[in-house]
Amino acid sequence: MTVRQDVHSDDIPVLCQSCEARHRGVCGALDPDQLVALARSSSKHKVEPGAELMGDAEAIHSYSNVLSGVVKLTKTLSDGRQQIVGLQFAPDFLGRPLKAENVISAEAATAVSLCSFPKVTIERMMKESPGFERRLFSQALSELDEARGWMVTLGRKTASEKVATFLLMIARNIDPTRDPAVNFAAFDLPLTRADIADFLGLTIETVSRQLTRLRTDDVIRIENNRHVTVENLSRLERRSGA
Amino acid sequence: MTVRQDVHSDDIPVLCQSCEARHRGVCGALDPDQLVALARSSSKHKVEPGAELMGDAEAIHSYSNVLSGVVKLTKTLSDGRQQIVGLQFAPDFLGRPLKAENVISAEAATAVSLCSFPKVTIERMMKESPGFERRLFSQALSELDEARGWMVTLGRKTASEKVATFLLMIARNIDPTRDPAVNFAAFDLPLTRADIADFLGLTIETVSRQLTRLRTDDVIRIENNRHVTVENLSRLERRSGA
DNA sequence: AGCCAGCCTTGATCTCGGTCAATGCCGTAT
DNA sequence: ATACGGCATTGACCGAGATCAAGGCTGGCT
Repeated sequence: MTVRQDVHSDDIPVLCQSCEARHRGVCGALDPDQLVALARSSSKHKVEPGAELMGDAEAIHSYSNVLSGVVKLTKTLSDGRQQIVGLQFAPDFLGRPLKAENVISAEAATAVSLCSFPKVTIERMMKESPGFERRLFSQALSELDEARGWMVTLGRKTASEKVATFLLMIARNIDPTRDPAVNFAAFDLPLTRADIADFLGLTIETVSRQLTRLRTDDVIRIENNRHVTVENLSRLERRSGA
Repeated sequence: MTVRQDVHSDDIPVLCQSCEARHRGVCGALDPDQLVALARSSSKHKVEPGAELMGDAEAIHSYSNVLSGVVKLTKTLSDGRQQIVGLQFAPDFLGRPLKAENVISAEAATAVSLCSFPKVTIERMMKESPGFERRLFSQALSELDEARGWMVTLGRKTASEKVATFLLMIARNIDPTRDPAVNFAAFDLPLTRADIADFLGLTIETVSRQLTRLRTDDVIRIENNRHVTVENLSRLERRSGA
């Protein structure tokens, strides 16, 4: 019986199966013993769209892997204006290492399943396993690159470029059949129009108008307000403002 | 003779004296032997405002500590629209670990002095000294927090809130006499109006108009286009949109 | 089926910030 | 001292996107 089988046996929680399969998963860097220890302390949850993550005192002391669904990271000004500052897709890691406080709040955008670990366990593994810390470091740097990319979109792109850029990003992250060589994408939007507006620094109405324009220009099709089909990705790219 | 004296003796380059003195410096986490090795491979430069850093093939293979001055990190769209995605103040660390390519370019905003290290040396020390990697990790996370903070400013604040927010950030980073308890600040702007515009997602003219408004409302004084005095910081904070 | 609530779309109008253009200021070189 | 070049300010006007205000789908409920 191998350790991997141990990890996935019934008497201990399953350790985020996606971790070792996909690029940004965070557990692949652990050795078998650590993997078992981490799995023993882990717990899986499902939460509904709209649920506040890391909100209660409990969650503030834990980290999670996103197993499925989309989590939005938001910041809110005192008068209620809101900005989404990041989206976490499976198998991203959720939580802010090396600091207790967090001015960012996390909320489930869709139905989300999570695998949570106690903060102390993760922090011990960071110390014990340099590869694990490296992995977290690497994810933080990717998130930094992404955040800076969105700064350009927020600061310098027009409304229609913003919406096109957003759709391309979603296609890259969600479309299950996504193949970069192929000029086609289809996916369910994980965000409402209000969320998209909060992500792009626009209003609901502007997002809606830009989507209809893309629709009437035959760049995309939308069914049931959620399901988007991009027949011609390169035309969408041309509208995203490079 | 102590190692520290070695490091600062004349026959090898001085190792970023600021590193151990100020909070975000990156060399404080090294042990004495490593400090000497790093210092031996380091080289100091002074560059003029406007100089492209990391532009040439040489610089792409090195990391630097910013010893003085301000470096702007920019991203540019294909049609020339530009966005400043970060500012590095002394003693920040400059360079993108764990990845060869960098889509961000760095430029001296003011006169800048740098202490550069070969990429390979830094990467070896990251492996050898967990505290050093932790320090870089920690800076990356701070930069991520900052970037996300600016996303809110770019996406959700008005022009006048943006300018107020910018001035407060500069005061926090530059004002040599800065004391958080005191309701006053004075500093030289490290950026031109064009740079401020590229940072805030505005035009030169709007930046200028907002600065004159702050001036006529007696929130700030400006001498010689560069030197800013904030007599009443909390009034500026009230205009920054929380 | 029919109703209701929550999103989403569409239209009319307004406004903030962008654009275009002229002028002013300051530091440097002649 | 003057002239020049680069940055900054100011004004007049315009337009992209916000705001305000109706409706329209759609999915869940009785």
